[in-house]
Amino acid sequence: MIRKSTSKATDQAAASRKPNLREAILAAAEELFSTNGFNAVSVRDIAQAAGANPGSVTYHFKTKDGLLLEIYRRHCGPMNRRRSELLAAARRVRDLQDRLEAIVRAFVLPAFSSGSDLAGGGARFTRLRAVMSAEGNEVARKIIAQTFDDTSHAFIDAIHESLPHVPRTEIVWRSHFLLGALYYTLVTPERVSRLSRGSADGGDAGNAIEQLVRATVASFQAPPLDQPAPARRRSADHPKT
Amino acid sequence: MIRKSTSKATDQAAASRKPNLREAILAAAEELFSTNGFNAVSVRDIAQAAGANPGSVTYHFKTKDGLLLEIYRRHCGPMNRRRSELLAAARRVRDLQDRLEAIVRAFVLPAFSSGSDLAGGGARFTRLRAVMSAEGNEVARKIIAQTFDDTSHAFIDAIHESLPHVPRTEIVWRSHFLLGALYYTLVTPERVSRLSRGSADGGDAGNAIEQLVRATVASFQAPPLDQPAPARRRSADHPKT
DNA sequence: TGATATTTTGTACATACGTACAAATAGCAT
DNA sequence: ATGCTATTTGTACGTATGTACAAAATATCA
Repeated sequence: MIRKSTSKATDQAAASRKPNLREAILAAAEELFSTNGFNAVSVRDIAQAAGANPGSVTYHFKTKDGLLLEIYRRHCGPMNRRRSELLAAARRVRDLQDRLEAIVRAFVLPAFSSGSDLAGGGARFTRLRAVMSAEGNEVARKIIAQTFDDTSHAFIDAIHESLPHVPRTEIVWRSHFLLGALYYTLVTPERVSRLSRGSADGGDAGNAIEQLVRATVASFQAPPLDQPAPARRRSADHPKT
Repeated sequence: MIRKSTSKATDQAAASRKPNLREAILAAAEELFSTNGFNAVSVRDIAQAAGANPGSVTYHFKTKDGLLLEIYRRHCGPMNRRRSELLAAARRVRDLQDRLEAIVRAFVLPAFSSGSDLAGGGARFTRLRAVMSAEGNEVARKIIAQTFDDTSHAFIDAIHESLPHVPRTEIVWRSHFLLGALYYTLVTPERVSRLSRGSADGGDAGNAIEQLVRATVASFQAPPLDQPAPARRRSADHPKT
């Protein structure tokens, strides 16, 4: 059950009455799942928000899990494609520092807006992934593992190339932190205010991206923990305070 | 409903049969909420994991929300206290670079293990906060707002003092990213493997902390976006591809 | 001890859930 | 129009949910 505004749902439903119910259901589910989590949203909630009958959801997607799966199917392809394009372009940047920044941007940008794709749902879909990740959703975990792993490796490789002195392990850690920061930024609504619909970088999403890129590039450039001194010196550095 | 292992729940229940049911319920709820989200876990799940009767949950905490509230009440105090102590110590570090690192460590450490407090639940509680934040849980949002805001401001002030040339806004952004990275690290179980019970920094939690501190310190030290103009050359960089 | 308060159990109720399915409707070729 | 398929509706079923509440068990203390 959802406690939010009762009026918005009907408005939204009225806005796009019946041109394509299937799409409306997908959009509504995406929005509701990404702001409330999977289990907090009922099939009836989704149907109502889409101006549809609960039965329609079963008809189009068979089960609630099937609906979630279809949302992922819809977005993963385009987003990965966009990322690959941007990454390829970034790889061609000569200056190593500039290249690193371009790579990070190539990773971050599609997460905020997947370009020309589905109703500016880039940020919404990323928010969804963040929530599903936090909830440990199995359906999401599986599809992400088999869809994003290749792309992730490509990014890590590219970053590693532009930072050869940093061990791969640490690059993995820092990419992990980047993803966490990205997720949290999109999940916390009062910070990146709305970014609403339309694929544009409207709102202060642009600023959020720049802040994230700047901070992340610096974090990648941090000296590695295990100093690659002559032999592998492994001193226990700082006192634990 | 939860699909996980059926055996573990009963084992755990048998382990601490009846010495303090109330505590057992709290611990079970913490564990289940933090790995599955709030709505995915039923009162019956919690009761079973704690070896208790569903009615006991109602008796001790009145409602499911009440149970969540009590979990927060239990942890917020000690964790904030620990953070304040570590922050105070960090502020006394002379060297600005070292001080920044100490401050970041003071923020991160209690999130992984709140010292001598409740059954090493530091990481577990942080994971819980991460999940509740992702799910937009209202109960959690309220109590966090009125409990953590002061501490957060103190940290931002301290960081600002050791980085006077970085505008406060950017420090806020970067703290935000830190929190996101921290949350995501604790939410993703295959990375920081288990850290299980016991307040010790066992497992590779220690490594995770060091990685996070190193990356975060560097991100704080990144040049701000709005250049105050001194040395740093900042051309209007790359084409947007 | 027995009385009294606290805790735990067992059960029951109303509601909300996911999904199935037959009936009704709309879309569209012929 | 007619027939046929795809979609949408309405409804119903079994189950799981949060919580209430009386009864039983246990602890506390004169």
